[in-house]
Amino acid sequence: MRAMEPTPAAPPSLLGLSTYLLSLTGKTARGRLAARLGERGLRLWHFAVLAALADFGAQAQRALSDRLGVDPSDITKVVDQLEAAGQVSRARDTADRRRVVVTVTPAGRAALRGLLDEAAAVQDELLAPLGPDERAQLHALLLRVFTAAGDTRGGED
Amino acid sequence: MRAMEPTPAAPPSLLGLSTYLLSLTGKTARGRLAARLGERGLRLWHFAVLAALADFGAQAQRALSDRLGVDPSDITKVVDQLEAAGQVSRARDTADRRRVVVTVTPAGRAALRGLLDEAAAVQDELLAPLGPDERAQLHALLLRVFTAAGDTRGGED
DNA sequence: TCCTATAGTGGGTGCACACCCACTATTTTT
DNA sequence: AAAAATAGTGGGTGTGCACCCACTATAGGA
Repeated sequence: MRAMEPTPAAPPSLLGLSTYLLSLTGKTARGRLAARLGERGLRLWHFAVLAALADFGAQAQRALSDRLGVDPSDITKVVDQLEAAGQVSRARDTADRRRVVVTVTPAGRAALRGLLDEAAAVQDELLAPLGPDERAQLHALLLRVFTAAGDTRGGED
Repeated sequence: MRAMEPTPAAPPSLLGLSTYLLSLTGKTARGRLAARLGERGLRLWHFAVLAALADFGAQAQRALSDRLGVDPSDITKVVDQLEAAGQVSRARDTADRRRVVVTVTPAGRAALRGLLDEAAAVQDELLAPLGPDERAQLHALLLRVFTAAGDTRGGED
């Protein structure tokens, strides 16, 4: 993944589209973050799962799947790897033995901290041209857009 | 591509990362745009190529490839399809017969207008929660980030 | 003229991602 | 107790994307 730079000299008509800018800067962000995570053998979903566990506490895989909007079977795989890395542990829910409760281990928390640092670094790099309050502004705007996009049905069929 | 909604309820630690928001909203933007283009049998690169031709005039594929940062062989394929759709035409450069000069046809321009409309619609939908000046603000910020990201070497090896 | 570089083309590869289905274990409903 | 729903697992699929290589035609420099 060498030259994942956005585009050398994009056509003005496209630069006028926020959609386009969003799509490309998003891709860059994702790419850089993924590259960093990759160095640790992780992917974005691992990050998301660790964060979800840290934020919301131990929970069943189904809950993770719902929360993150990922297919249950994919959650299984992600948890498999996190478990293999010693960052989470699985335990049968004694109340409902169908459920598997996933918990972050201390190692997992440490890893998460590392990942958050990486993310911050990427962010620093990516948002370099912006001052502190501009970054805050951007963040606030993105947050609103993101939140709304979550429940606004876009390309419903 | 049914449920490409961002994430039902993302973990706060991630929502605090602009990188994450950028990555996800970007993905949403890209996804919705791609869905629309898909209805017309096109992809994002077709859009980009048409726009580049409209903005910068007829040019050799190599120029397109350089400008858009796409592999020359991929440009060939995109132009193949655009040509088949009657939206661009190829012609050997008489000065340098290695070159193939690509030109937008009137049909291509019309198609591009349609695509720009689609993009605007997506944007309207996605940026619904923002007012006009907030959108402008977001656009300006993104543009700066995007421009800088273009030549800032990110994950250089 | 010979050699090297460049433009375009065709074909193919590996990866990440989103999905989907079949199956087992367990719980809930009737 | 039987039937239906749910949680997790394993395996597999299709798509889009970025990338790379080999080859031909043409151009340009020594």
